Amino acid sequence: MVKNQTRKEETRRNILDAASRGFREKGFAGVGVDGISKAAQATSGAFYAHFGSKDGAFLAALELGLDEVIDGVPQFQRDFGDGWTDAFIDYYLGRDHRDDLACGCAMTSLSPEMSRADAKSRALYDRKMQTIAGLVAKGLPQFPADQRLAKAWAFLGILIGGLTVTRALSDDTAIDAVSGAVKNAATDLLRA
Amino acid sequence: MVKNQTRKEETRRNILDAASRGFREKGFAGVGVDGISKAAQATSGAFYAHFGSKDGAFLAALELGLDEVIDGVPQFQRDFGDGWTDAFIDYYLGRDHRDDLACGCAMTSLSPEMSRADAKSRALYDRKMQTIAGLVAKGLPQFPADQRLAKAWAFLGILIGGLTVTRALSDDTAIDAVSGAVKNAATDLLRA
DNA sequence: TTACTTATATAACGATCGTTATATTTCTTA
DNA sequence: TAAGAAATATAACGATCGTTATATAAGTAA
Repeated sequence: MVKNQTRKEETRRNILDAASRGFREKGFAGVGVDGISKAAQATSGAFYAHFGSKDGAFLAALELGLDEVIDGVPQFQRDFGDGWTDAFIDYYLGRDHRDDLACGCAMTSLSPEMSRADAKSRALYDRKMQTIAGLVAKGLPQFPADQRLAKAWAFLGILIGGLTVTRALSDDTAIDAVSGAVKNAATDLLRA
Repeated sequence: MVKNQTRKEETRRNILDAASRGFREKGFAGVGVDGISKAAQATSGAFYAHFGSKDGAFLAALELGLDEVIDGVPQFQRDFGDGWTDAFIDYYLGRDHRDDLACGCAMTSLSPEMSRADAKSRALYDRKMQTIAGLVAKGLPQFPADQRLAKAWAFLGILIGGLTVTRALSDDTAIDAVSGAVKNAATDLLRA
């Protein structure tokens, strides 16, 4: 039974990863169950055995994606200490992250999908985003405690908006102008 | 011939409006040609006669949507003078605009679609967005001329990101917290 | 092995996808 | 009013959509 279980979890993980990439890159409506399953080297049979529905897979992919942020933020805080926000800004608006649609931050790729998502996904998004904002707020000791959460929300907002616009643009000069401007604005926002 | 022409333009306009609403609300992949045509009280035959393809209709809807911004920004500047940015912030992050997915600002609803759009739409987006940023920059005389465009891009970024997040959230308390925080950040950004 | 459970694959459902070709309607002009 | 052109409607194409039901394969336990 053990060997079968690990194989099962492997299939599930493959499908979940493919769903996560597909939804981020092409949006919920832009990718199909068959396409996800094929990308995972599996079939729609396995897809439905594991996730029950396309909405179910989206819910799982959303949770996976936002948990990456929930894990990532404290990691930045540990790795970079006081300067963690600068490092985070550079990463978030940097070229690698901008070009990696499929594996980039779920906040930017999936937030625009939420208004069309089902109730369970929307509720999960609410909870996870509040957790993320709270974690960011913890890393802003330069502000009085009662201002940190607001700064955190604004910080997330400008990063998400900036990344969205730079990804939407094609011209490299314009992209650099926007990402530079947004980086400066995000930095200034967090100056006490 | 005259009457037929106005009828033709009316049909075109109805389909374009329906496409504009559909793409903003449901995304490019989330709405179909038949659905758009039906919403316009027309048929797919008229749709293809006027726009040639779904991509063609998206291009036209994108142009229409960004032109609304290109018209709207100078209007705010004329109507509100020096305080135009405050009025714009209040409008952009206000409840009415947030709740109006179908008719809200195309920058927020369509930017996330651009990375999947065809070359012509992407090129149009680039041109129109640079026009918009230039118009915003003109309305920021409190900054030296060489800083205005950067401030304008950051301003657009935070508004787009803020609106995206508040639209994605369901909980009213969280929505108010985010929109308030983003409003403050946008205001502070434009302080000389 | 033999029976049984579980995980995955296959096949098919009706519906809708974007698109094309053709039919029909509507209007203009002679 | 008859003929012609233009605008729109209808019907159909193969492909894919999300989902279900069933078949096959791979595992464990006797």
